[in-house]
Amino acid sequence: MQIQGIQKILREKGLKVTPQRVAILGALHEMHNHPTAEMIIEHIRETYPNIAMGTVYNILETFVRHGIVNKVNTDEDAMHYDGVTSMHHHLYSPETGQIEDYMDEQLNKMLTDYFQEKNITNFEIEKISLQIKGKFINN
Amino acid sequence: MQIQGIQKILREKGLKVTPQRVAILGALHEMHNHPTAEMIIEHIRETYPNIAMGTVYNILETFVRHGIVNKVNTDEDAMHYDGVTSMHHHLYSPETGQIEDYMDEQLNKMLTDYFQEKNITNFEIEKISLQIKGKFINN
DNA sequence: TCTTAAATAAGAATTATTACAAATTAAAAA
DNA sequence: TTTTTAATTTGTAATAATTCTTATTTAAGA
Repeated sequence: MQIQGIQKILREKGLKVTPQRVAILGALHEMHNHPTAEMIIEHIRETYPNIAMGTVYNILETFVRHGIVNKVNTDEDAMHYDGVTSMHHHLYSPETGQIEDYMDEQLNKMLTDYFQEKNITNFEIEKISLQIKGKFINN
Repeated sequence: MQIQGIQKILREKGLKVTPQRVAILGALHEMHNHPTAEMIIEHIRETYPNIAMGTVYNILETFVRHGIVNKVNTDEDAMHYDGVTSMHHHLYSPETGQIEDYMDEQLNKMLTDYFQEKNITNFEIEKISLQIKGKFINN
């Protein structure tokens, strides 16, 4: 995505367009490896050397609040982040920490349909996602 | 579960039966609220006042490694733990932090069947679980 | 009962994240 | 374009969660 696209997303959410925000959202759209705050800092330091730690955490939290970034929680202590907000799932290896997107429209439909019929009392569903734990083979 | 049941689980895994381990696994089987290490300590302090922090973390990690306890990861920083290891899912409210078990045999079958057919290349599935995010109503 | 490898205690150290106050800046208004 | 102002960022300190380390204790087999 070009920088204009990033800026558009921020404006649509009523967020001020700052270089730090553009850099972080850009990084998340480039990276695709569900990075932690640390990994994002490392990535954007190349083009933006002086960004403050706290700013990264702060901006990520803002993005999550506005629904343009999702948290990806794993068995590790550090939080991972995801720039893809459309419905999808994750393959996750606790041994290596590797996380891969698992996109599957057929599965999405199956789950959405299932929960449309099934009525869970006392709970309003906002988002469902599958964590598929196991081992990556051949890498 | 009685204490003998707890001891049996530990022995079957080749783990030494210590009072600390019995207390922690017992607590997890009693609590059903997916407690953090802190919450477990608080709970067992009543009957076991002098347990060390580090011991709790250490024991929980051992239990997870032996598959008798699972980690439940949320958007929060502190890890949650679950004494129920059979296939089930979680309703989770990021706003309040509340986590409830969602048991559904029909869903389990649907998912298991689906992934039995569907062959994900390069990945060997060990466990699948759904995180259902949203809001608890009326409480 | 004795022995020993394994487990626990206590507290220090580390890591991830948040909080705070001062300085800066994006964007609206003039 | 300049000014204004509220929002944002910085830098650093503080906190929270977890891990590490070493000495001590203990469960369980011989």
